[in-house]
Amino acid sequence: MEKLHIYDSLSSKLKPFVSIEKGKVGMYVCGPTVYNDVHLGNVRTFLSFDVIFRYLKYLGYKVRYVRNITDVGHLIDDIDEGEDKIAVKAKAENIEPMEVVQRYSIGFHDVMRAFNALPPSIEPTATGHLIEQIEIIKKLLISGWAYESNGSVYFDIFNYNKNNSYGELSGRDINDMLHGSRDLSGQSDKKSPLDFALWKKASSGHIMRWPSPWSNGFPGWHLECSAMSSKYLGDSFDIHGGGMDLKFPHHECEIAQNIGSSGKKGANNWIHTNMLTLNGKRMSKSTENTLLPRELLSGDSEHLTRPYTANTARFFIHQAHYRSILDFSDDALQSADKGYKRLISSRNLLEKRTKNGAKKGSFDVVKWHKSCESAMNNDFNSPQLIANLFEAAKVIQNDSKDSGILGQDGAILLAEKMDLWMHDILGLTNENVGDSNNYKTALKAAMEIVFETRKNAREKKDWTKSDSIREKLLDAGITIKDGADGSDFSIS
RNA sequence: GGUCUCGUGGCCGAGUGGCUAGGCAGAGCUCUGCAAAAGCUUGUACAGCGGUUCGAAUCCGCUCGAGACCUCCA
Repeated sequence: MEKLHIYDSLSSKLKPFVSIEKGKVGMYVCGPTVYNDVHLGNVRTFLSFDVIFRYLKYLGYKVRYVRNITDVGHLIDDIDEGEDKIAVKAKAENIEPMEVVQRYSIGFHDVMRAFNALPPSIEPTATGHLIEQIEIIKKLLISGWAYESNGSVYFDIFNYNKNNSYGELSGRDINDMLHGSRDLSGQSDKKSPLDFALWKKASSGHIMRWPSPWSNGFPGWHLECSAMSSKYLGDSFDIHGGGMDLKFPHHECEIAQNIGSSGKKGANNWIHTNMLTLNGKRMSKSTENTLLPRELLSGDSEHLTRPYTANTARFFIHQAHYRSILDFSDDALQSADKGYKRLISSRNLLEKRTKNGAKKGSFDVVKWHKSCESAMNNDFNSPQLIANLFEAAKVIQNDSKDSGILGQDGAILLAEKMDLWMHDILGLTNENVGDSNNYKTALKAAMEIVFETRKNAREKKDWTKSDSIREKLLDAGITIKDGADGSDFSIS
């Protein structure tokens, strides 16, 4: 595709992307509720948006990427007596709710850093935007979209539904929902079970509470995103994203709040990322069917036979499209790991091609690069991009025997473009040769000396010596590969 | 029960009304002191049954199966 197209889950259509303000993109993504460790399913979503963020920047957009942290208001369930997730954790561990928030916010950031995700432009918290949330409630009350009941404020779905369609994002009919919902008569302040809380009056034992015109209480979960997205991106912005599971009710409620307070729906494009499953079932904190990033990195899990790097996991995740369900398994990780390593070693082979042989080659790097762009323009199709990278790997491998394919110019350009796609867009780092450049250079120099010694031994047919060097290095995690044009190494 | 999505070769996973996805694994060959790596070649695929069409894995219908949401979750 020539131009970027994005699948909009509100209209269920692939739409050409046109930003509201030329050259700028406003993107809001629902972040984590920091009451627990993030698991790999959460990570998948944020990595999907990380690639989207990176690609939009690559296209030249100035992107304002807002990803919130939910630190209040997310209740265990939707009945009136539901408790705040963070408060429950605080009570269980006998600490302040804000200690819970602090601990898991730091944990979340550590994980994001480990997976090489770029930080968002703004990372606002719900508790930091109570005034904005209260202002929205005031507006909704004045215009009649909300009502107060015993110190709590609820959004009036029936009133809203007269001129709007609550449920259009998730494809639901209000009557069906009513039919299937629990009967709350007599035990709720709500007029209808479909109504959702904008402000909740705190019960006597509730720790997290703030003053408001209606009661000492706390905001409803859905409100923060409306408040923060409109504050930082305006009433209409380009992209709103989140996991599929947030479609209903969270994003549905957000749309209702947005229309109620500003007349606008919020985002022009809704992007929903699909679930990461484990054993065919969705990863979920509540059912404990999860795999934590630290378990992946240490290999300490019943689901794994060995540890995997963050890079391998990233590669695995981006090998599937963000809108597809992806099933996590040790086998799948293992094959991703092998493929990824092969890609890296092919890329590293290019260094040799940039200095020797013909100047020009027959392979059209520019055309190849266009096809990578085309893949990403088609709703951020990272699996197709990766397939392209493997095409390039094949070309590089062939070229090491026939230097007329790439040529020096082609090799230099291809190296640049491969780095662009692998590092800048997919966020993969070249862990194979160490993290710092100093380390990389030093190791390479040391290996040259080892190769020299070994070459001498091999020329004298001293196989005992050359093999023992190779075996000892293998024990240390360094694999030697002897080729026609010299030796090379990789780190496992 | 309601709403929706999906069902691709041994496994993972793109795509699409007629043109090789790709990765991993398997087989054969080449290279090679051995090894590793790499290259080349190679295979049974689009759940089943009908329909639309010159042509469908791709569109429509039905059946079977799986999953998600409908209560908190990215």
